[in-house]
Amino acid sequence: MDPAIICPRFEKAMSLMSQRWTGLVIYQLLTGPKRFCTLESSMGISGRVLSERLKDLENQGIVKRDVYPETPVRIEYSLTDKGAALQPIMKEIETWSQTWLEPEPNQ
Amino acid sequence: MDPAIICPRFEKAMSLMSQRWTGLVIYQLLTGPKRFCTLESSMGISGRVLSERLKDLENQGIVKRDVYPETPVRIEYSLTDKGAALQPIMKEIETWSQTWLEPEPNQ
DNA sequence: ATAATTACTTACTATAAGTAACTAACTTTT
DNA sequence: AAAAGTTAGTTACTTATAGTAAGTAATTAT
Repeated sequence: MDPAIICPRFEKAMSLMSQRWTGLVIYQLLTGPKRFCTLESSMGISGRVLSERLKDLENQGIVKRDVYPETPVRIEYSLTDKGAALQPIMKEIETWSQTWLEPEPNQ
Repeated sequence: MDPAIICPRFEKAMSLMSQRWTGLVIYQLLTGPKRFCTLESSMGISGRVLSERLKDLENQGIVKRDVYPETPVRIEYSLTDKGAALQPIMKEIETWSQTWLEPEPNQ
């Protein structure tokens, strides 16, 4: 008894987007490459989880990691084509949020 | 030091979509009203969490709960206008998944 | 009277995320 | 030369979230 079979590709995409922080990391990278410490401080994510997420996203071919052997070393994270193709999703989330959510949620 | 300030409305929408199962629940409801047991069995969600999610979504005005005092009682969950407006997001996730994910993920 | 159905809730366990201190490689300051 | 600072993490531990399985309430069927 399976009333509605869900496309496994859609389900996989949804479980990606449903991971805590993943969407925000991608959103930040849409404006260009970012360093670890920049991502860490711009959203409220902990280093432990950011490290985990970036590794996952790299393994999925969504994020690219570039090492610049400067001093101190600079490591930049950026979106691959696969990652950049997530932009329309972010755009729609933005549109929805501006239409349906109030500007001042607290107080 | 706040290198990138994120719009609080966008952040709220993103944290909604980042909740495990929330996206799939909404996706299922896009095809019409559904009962608790139907949602429970069509995705792999546990009753405990489904109950929690539906309550949250109802409180946020995304889902509507209708009681039909038949026998046994029928309770249907459906999307409000605010909930139905999430469809473009789902559409974009679907498009992305079909372009960038492989049909057979395992093996 | 007993069993079945739906829509949950409750108690308990397992997994994921947060916190804070630590490491490695290198450089600047003292 | 030793101590402190920087970036990019990792590790050990705590807290929060999700999964599991059994229980409840209302009603009908057997």
